[in-house]
Amino acid sequence: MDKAKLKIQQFKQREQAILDAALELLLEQGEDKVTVEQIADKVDIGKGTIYKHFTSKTEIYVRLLSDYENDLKAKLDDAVKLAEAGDYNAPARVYFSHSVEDPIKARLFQRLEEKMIANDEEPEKRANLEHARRDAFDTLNACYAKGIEVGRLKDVPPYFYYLSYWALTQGAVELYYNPYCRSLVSEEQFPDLLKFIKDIGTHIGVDPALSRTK
Amino acid sequence: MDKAKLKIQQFKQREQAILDAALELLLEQGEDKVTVEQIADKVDIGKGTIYKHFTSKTEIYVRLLSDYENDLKAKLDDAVKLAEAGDYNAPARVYFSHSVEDPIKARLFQRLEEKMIANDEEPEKRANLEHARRDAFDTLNACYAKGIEVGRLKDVPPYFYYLSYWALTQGAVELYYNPYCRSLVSEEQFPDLLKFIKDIGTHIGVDPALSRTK
Amino acid sequence: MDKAKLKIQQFKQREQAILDAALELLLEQGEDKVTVEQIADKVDIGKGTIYKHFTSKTEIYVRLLSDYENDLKAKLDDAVKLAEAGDYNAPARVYFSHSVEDPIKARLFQRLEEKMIANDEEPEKRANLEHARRDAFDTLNACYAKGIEVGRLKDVPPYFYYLSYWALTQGAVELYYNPYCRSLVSEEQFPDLLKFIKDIGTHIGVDPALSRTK
Amino acid sequence: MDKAKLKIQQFKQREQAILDAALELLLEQGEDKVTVEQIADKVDIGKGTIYKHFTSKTEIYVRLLSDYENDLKAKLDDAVKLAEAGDYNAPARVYFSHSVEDPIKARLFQRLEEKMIANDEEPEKRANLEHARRDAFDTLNACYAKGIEVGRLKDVPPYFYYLSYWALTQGAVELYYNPYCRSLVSEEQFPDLLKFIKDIGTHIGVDPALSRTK
DNA sequence: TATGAATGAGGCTTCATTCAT
DNA sequence: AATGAATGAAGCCTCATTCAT
Repeated sequence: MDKAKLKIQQFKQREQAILDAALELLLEQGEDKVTVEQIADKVDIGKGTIYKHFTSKTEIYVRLLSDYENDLKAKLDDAVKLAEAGDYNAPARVYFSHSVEDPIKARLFQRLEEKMIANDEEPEKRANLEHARRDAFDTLNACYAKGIEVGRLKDVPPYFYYLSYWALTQGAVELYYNPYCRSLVSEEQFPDLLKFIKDIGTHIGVDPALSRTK
Repeated sequence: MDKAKLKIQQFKQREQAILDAALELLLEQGEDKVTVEQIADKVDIGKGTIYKHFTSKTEIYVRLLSDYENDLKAKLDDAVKLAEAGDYNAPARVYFSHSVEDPIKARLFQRLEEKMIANDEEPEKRANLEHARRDAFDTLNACYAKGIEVGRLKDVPPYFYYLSYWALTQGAVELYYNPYCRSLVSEEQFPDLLKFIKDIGTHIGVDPALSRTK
Repeated sequence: MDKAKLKIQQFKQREQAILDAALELLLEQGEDKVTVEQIADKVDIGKGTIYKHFTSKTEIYVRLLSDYENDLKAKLDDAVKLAEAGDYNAPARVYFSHSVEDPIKARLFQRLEEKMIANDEEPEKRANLEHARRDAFDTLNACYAKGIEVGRLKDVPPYFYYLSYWALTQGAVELYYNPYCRSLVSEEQFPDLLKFIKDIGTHIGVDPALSRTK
Repeated sequence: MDKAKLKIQQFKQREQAILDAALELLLEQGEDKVTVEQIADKVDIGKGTIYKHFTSKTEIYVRLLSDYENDLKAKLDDAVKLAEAGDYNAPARVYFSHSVEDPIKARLFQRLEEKMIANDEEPEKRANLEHARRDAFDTLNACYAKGIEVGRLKDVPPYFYYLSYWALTQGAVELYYNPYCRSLVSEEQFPDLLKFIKDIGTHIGVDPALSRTK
């Protein structure tokens, strides 16, 4: 009985090992260069074994994305509680941090997904992603709707906020990778820059006139 | 004799045709999908001919990038003259126009260069780019430094401003191309969203307290 | 002690279950598409267990074929007794029933055997088949020889008749499975077509002139 | 100019060489065992070269089938002329001969197509086949319709004849390959058997009562 | 110089069989 | 005995680059 459980656990661990190896290689080498064989070699298993855990290379990537999104969702759920406790900006802050604190990863995932969509790979499995994201979307929407309701935010469709935020976040990530931009900012100064940008994000749409009323 | 000249000219034109075709295909299909054969077909020449002009597919891309940067450099040189003639904002304007007016191209080149760096391809040629960039940097910095000096902008390193702006712009482009985000916004509403984002950009770092003083 | 017997019985039952599952899958999906894993899943046992019963996937198929032929041989042996008791047509009837009543199975086994021959797999076991066949041959031949003798059938080698019949039957089966042919005939009309074909079979070699004399 | 023509001719010859090699290997080894590498090796070219001529292995097979069908169509067209000259059975005879004179090939193609359909490979390219076959179908239909009109044939849908014929032909082909059947007939006697079957085919549906009226 | 057929390394995936538990 | 995870050979296909004409 115990043996069976142990085996299942080992299997799951190996699955995670594959995901970890894949992610590490992707971060090291970029989205194009990673091969199934490399992943297998890194985990020190045979190529075929990969296909006991995942139906395709793409599925590995989808799974990576999924985990990333679920992670975000968990963080957002926490932030929602803070928002309910009065810190209205918490969800926005969390959302931004999620992407910006590890921009390499954020960008990697953005591109992986873009490529998957372009090639129309595994559309059903991507559906899960949409779901997790829709959740996050709803959560943020609710926050911003409330902000508008209390008159703290300008009255535009709530997702304008969310999408602007998304844009700013993506942009910050691209910034991190743009060779030119990076040549301008030293490693030590970069956090300050991000803080500056984050500040922009958290004040998106905050109507100075209205907020002063408070 | 004249025939020889004509031939040389045709050769150069063909080279440009290859570059044009490559760029067009890259913009249409993304960085990964373009093959040498496609380029040759588009120019209506043989695949082998491409290798009379360029030593490798990569070299075509390097050249594309180079031309793009040289174009910027030329524009900036012009702008510098205007600046000397009193239009201090000209360089900043030019720089933004360059990347913002055709953000899709900007995004493409960013990715191409990133890939070149990742593969450490043609490092000597990339060195040229740095120089032109440093030029632009200095000029733009001067503009924002003045804004800070007059108290219109918060006192952070001047390049924080234009990097933030760059980030927001890039982000809007990513937004435009992200199928998920696009599914949230109808075609008619998109201009409103862009206007909203543009507004954010316009107010980056503008200190409300200070600006009201004016 | 009893436990041991029970186990042995279970083992045999499982073996039969494997054979049944394999046959069912073969009939469903064709000879190429069935994998060992599918068979194991269908029986609800592990893949490895299959290899406790059979040394290879091929051996399963050999065994299937063997059982099929042994079944025929048993039926023919019964029929021979009936023939000895006066029902001279019994062997022919039985033989036709065997392949004609389940032509899909007949087709499958024909292909399996063909493949075995092509790969020269298990030649010893195939030797058994020949013997059973020769038996049937002799018996059927006798039936038709009598038909010729009485002048009801044209004077050709007797086996011409039953081979022609076999061909027509097989052909009808192929017809049923050929998507193109099926696209020409509606489901309702198909029985009429089969009747038409059956009619052809019924009159094979029947000499109109001679039969009218009767 | 001549050089160009020569090259084109060589290219076509190589294409034919690939088709020939593929067919030969298919006949030698059966539909399952042939690999692209084998074909390439036989023609003594690289694997990749195959893909300059055909987009996929399946396309080679489709092409083989196509050529086979076109060959049949040509023969049928000739036969139609004979039919118009009074030999009403010529098309049927020709159709039968086509399959039966080289039953190995006939069966190979039947199976290749069956497999292609089962796997839904290259459906567009298969469409051509349907076309050629529809032609043959129409031709035969017309013949049989005339036979019915003149009262020589029973009044059933004309394609009953065509399909019965097809069934008989297929059956004869299967006969040729059935190990059991083949063990009954010596190589020398086989042509007689085929003639016997062919005779069945040419008299399908001929109403003895009606034909005697003539 | 221009060509484009030929190449072959390299990538993804399948599946019969093995073997440690 | 039963399991099923692991294996790796083998298959198909792509495409940057070469080279003979």
